[in-house]
Amino acid sequence: MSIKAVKAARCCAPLLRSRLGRDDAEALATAFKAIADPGRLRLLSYIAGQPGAEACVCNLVQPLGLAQPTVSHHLKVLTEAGLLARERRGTWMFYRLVPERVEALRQALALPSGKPAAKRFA
Amino acid sequence: MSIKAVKAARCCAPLLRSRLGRDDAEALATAFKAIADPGRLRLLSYIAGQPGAEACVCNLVQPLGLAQPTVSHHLKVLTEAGLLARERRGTWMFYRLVPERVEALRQALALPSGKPAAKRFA
DNA sequence: CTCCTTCATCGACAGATGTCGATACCCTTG
DNA sequence: CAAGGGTATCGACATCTGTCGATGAAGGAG
Repeated sequence: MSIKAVKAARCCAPLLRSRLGRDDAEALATAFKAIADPGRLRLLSYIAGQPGAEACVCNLVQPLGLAQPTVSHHLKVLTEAGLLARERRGTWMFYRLVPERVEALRQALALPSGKPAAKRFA
Repeated sequence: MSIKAVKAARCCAPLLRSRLGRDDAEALATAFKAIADPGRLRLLSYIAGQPGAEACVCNLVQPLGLAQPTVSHHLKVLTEAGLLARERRGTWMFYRLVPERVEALRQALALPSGKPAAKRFA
């Protein structure tokens, strides 16, 4: 018994600091699922490497080597995860990296002590 | 055409620094898939919170609220991903967090500039 | 050796996920 | 309005994944 149902809202509870509740775990898992795909990782990587950390869909389909609907699907998943932001620019659709979100996910993996080596004396 | 087939070996190529190749993306995705599950996140969280960052399986099944075979399965996935290390101790099996691996995954999400706001002058 | 406890593996199943062709939507251009 | 290019949605499919009951393997107690 424990009142762990304190809602977390955002995705990024401190994974390794406090015991993760069911809801927090669910939210965090959803966020990590978004980046747990080769195609989506390459999309993020490619977009991050562009000037302004943004790219047009038309410039993403070919390098990825996936069909256009598939790329569109992955972009949607990343956008819904808050990792990308959409913006229409005339005929084209641009996707921009949301660094804050990436950073938030990164922070979720921060270790308790901050040091790579676990201290053990207990 | 591009000679991107430079093998990456470990899991953690710099996602957001250079354009991710197919193999690197595959490896990174596999690593993130390992933590992209609520049950496994809670396992990591719980183990990290124990003294010495280790725990016996017998102490993990009940808090997780999953069947023992399911917990065993998740522990296997995490171990194969290098995030946990097994050690038999008499009758019991202990799983210990591997902080270096967690840190490596964390680093893969490091932003190019290090600052949350993407700098753009390219 | 036999029984019991602890954990891993196996087999099966439902549900989620990645993929793509076909098609619909939106915007610009003429 | 009509035509065309760029992108999202839909429908279908094969595959992967999480889950659990049943069973097997490993070790300690008697």
